[in-house]
Amino acid sequence: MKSKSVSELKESINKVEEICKSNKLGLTEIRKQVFEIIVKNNKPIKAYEILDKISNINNKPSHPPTVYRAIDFLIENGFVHKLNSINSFVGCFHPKAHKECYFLICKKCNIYQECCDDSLKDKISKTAIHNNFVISNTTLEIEGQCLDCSQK
Amino acid sequence: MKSKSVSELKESINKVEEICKSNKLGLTEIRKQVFEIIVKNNKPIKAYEILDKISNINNKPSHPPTVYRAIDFLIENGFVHKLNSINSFVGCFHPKAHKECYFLICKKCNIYQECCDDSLKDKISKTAIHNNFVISNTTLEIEGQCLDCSQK
DNA sequence: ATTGTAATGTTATAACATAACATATATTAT
DNA sequence: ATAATATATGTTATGTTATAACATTACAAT
Repeated sequence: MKSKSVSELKESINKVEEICKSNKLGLTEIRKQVFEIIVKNNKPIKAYEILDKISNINNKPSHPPTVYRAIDFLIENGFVHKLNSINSFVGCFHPKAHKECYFLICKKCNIYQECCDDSLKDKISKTAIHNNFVISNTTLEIEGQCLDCSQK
Repeated sequence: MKSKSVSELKESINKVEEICKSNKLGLTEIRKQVFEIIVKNNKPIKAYEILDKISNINNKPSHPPTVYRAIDFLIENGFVHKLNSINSFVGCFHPKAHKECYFLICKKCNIYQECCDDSLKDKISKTAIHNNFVISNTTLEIEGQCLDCSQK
């Protein structure tokens, strides 16, 4: 994911605030902080990195459950994704199609790209239907090298 | 993955032995034991469960590195998959198309199903090409409920 | 005021994985 | 056959990721 401008960041934070307001979701200070840390990072970030940053911001040590709870809230509500293949977290910029996202993750520079592709999604759900399987969550993560890194 | 018969198990173990022989891969006792434990399990199995079983089989405590090394060998050579979404391992029954497998994982009963679908694979590689991305590894894991569980 | 509920704080530990170095075993070259 | 090399395993310790369990706070509803 290429680096985002300040205004883009504010926009995505505003969007989350709006969604929480209209859906009566408690966007507490910590949850907001965790979301901001994740989206500002531009690269997938690990839970314990978030922990360090939260501790710094608030000038007092935070603990893992605090961070994991906030992450859980953000994932449940479609604001954040977990990348299972690298145990890291990224912001979601397609909250409406949250379940249909997939990811290209560069192993070298750690940059990632979030994609949405309806026909891919269709194919996957057809597979599921064909196997009488009810999908609750799909992990589609493609690891490799981005253009820049593969040319080096 | 539905339970496999003794002869199916033997067959898949034989296949691995053949491949190792013809490719001069050292299929040591431990690696073979780990592979057998994984394929006999029918469900995704965790590293520390394998550790317990290995320790029992050999009547002496084994240690995590032993298991993880064997797993690494088996994954590298296409005999085993890691399911990143549940930190578990399964045998691969399509060693030739090892990179194109994907998985349906039932959250309730833990049964899984390994699928191969060329057109899905094509779609994914087209996405990658379109994004100038060189794939090294793809994780496609679909969590949900199998037919039996969703009817309960 | 009291109870309910949602969130957070805190301590401890569970679960997953690897680094580092020693030892053993197999392979190859001489 | 023997030394040199490479490959695999044993062992200890520790690093990393994640959650259980219970206490406390904050604030709303009765």
